[in-house]
Amino acid sequence: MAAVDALDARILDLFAAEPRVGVLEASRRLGVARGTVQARLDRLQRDGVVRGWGPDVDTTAIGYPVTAFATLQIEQGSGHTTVAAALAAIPEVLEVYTITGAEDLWCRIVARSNADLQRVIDQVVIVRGIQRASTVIALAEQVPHRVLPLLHAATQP
Amino acid sequence: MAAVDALDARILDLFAAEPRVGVLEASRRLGVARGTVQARLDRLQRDGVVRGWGPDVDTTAIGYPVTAFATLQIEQGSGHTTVAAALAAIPEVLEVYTITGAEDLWCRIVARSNADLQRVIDQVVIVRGIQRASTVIALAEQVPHRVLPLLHAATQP
DNA sequence: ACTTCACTGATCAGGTTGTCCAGTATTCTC
DNA sequence: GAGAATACTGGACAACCTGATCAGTGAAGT
Repeated sequence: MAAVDALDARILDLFAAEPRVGVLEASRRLGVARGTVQARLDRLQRDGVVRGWGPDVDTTAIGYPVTAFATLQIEQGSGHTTVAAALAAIPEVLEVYTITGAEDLWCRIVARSNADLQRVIDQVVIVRGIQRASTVIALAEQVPHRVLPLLHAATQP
Repeated sequence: MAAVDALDARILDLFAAEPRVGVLEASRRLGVARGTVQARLDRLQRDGVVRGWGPDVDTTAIGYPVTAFATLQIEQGSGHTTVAAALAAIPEVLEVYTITGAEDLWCRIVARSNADLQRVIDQVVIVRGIQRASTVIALAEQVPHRVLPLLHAATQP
C-alpha cells in the first residue's frame, strides 16, 4: 500500500479541477518546486495510486442516458470468469463485479432509453451460464463518482 | 445529445492509453492535422462528452481494498436529496444514486478492511432518514469501469 | 450555384518539458 | 549522536510543444 500525504492530495485535486495546467503552473499554485510536483506525479503513477488520466466520458452526452444496475445469478458450475468475459463483450456493460450474498454478479449497464434497456438486458441474460437477472434503474445521480475526498481522508492519520 | 464519430473515439482511445502524448504527437499518430485534434478535443469538452481528465485513483492502493455496494431504504417523508447530501459528507461513500424498486438509494462504499466496513456502514445508517441498509461486498473486479467500448459502439450506426 | 463547415498545412512567439546539478533540510539507522 | 538516505529547492539548458492565426481546399446542405 502506498502512502499519500497532503501534498499528493493537493496535486491530484488541482489536476482534477484543471487538467490543462502543466507541471510548472501546478508547482507555482502549490508553492513547491517544479521537480517536486514532477517527482510526486511519477511516484503516484509508479505506485499504482494513479491508474491513468483517461477522459471521463459522459454516457448521457453520447446518447445513453439510462443507467441501470443488474444483479445476476449464475448456474452452479459456470465459472464467474467465463460469464464475466462474455459480459465484457457487450459495450453497454460498463462494469462487472462478483459479489457476496444471494446473487453472484453485479453489473452497471447503460442504454439509449428504457425500451433500449430491454434490448441490452436481453443481451445480458442470453449469456451462457446466467440463470436470472434482476435490474433496477438509476433515477438520479446524487453523488457522482469521486475519490478525492477519500484521498484527503486517507492523509489525515 | 452530441454526435461522436470514429475519429473522436480514436482520439479518446489514444489519450486514455497514453495520457502524456501531446496534441501534436496525437495528430501524427492518427494521421490528421494538429488543429483537427485540438478542435475535436475542444468540441468534446464543450459538448460535455468529456467531463474531465481527472486522475483515476486506485482505492486499493491508498489503503481501501474493500469495496461494497449498499442499498438503502429511507423513511417516507425524508427527501432523497437531503439524505444524499449527508452521505456525500462521508468520504468512503464514492457514489450515490436513487433507484427504482423496493430500495431507494444505491451507493458504492469502500473501507480499509471488512472490519472497517462495519465502521463505515455505521456512519451510513446513522444518517437521519435512513431506515434500513443492505450491503454486499465486491469480491473481485471482473470488468473494470470502462466507457470507450461503448463510445466505439455509439459511432457505428 | 452559394453558403457553411471542417480539415489541411503553415507560420509565429512564448511558454513548457525533460533533465541535469549542487546545496540544504529532514528522517532513519546503527 | 554520527552517518546515510531521502526529499525538496532553485537554478540552468536545449528541444519541444502549445495556442493562435491564416489562406486554401474539399464536402455537405440550402
